[in-house]
Amino acid sequence: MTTQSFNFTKMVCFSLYSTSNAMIREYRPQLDEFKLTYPQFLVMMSLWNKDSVSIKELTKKILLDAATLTAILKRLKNKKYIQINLSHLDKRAKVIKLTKLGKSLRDKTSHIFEDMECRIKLSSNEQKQLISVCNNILSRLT
Amino acid sequence: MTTQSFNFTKMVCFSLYSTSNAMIREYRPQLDEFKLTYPQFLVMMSLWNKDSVSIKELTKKILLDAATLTAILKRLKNKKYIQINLSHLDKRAKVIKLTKLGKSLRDKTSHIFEDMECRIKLSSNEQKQLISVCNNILSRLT
DNA sequence: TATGTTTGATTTGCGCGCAAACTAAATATA
DNA sequence: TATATTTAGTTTGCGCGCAAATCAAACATA
Repeated sequence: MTTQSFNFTKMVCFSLYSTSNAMIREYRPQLDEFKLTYPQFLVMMSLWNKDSVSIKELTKKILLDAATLTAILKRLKNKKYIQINLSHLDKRAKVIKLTKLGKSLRDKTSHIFEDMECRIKLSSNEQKQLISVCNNILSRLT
Repeated sequence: MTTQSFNFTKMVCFSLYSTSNAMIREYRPQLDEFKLTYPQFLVMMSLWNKDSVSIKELTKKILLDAATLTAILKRLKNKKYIQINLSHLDKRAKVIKLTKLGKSLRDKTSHIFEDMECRIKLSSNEQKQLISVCNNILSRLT
């Protein structure tokens, strides 16, 4: 019985973990200019797509839990990028709405996304493969 | 000029981020039994591979910075899984060493890794693709 | 209509990740 | 040998991620 050794470079989870960390690290300086973190940027992108949504809706899109989002949204509100109002239809729910300032960030930050895709230099085939395998994993874990 | 919409399911970084989060979430209940978190588990695996290493060496293997590792190592020490000693050759450096208890976890946790690979049900081709693309990204960001 | 259950969101507590500033030891240079 | 620079690691501070406990509104059921 041989003592098997752990090869980090061949582990799916470690690959995902370290690559995700590295990409978010890479985004940081660019997002700093707009006082955004990567998770905050995800929320903003989601709202640029569809405004006036509940926290519940956001959890489904960004795949983070409500506790995490509550905190992120509070910071976006402090920066005047969003408003957080009570829903009239369901008084338990909140309605998250972009401010004018929040909307204005859309165009200003649009280059960041392209810069990053450019910097990691993936072929369109590699992109598709990676995203497809990730979606396979996600679908089996939820 | 059309207002382009953001498709989260087609973004490399978001795929990596949410899939990594999901996998670490999935590991949690199994690792809880051994009072380990995923990053702590990575440190243990690294030490099972090669014991008595410096923090600097660990940062290179696990791709986390020294500040993060300092904190993780302190917790592993509190659990009596490792010892942290001063290096004799270089008094700035520390030597991280497994305890008997730490070594004993290796066999006890060996099923966790296989369980997970099994649960995400990737073909060996998918695994290779994902790891290869991740390595491509990592090599371009460092 | 009263009671029990579910649901949307918040709070608390803990463990990361990492930038920035710092300390002390080692190394390089004058 | 004195001084400057680099290097290994720590501390501080902030923003996640998430489990667990909590709260109030909504819904279901008797």
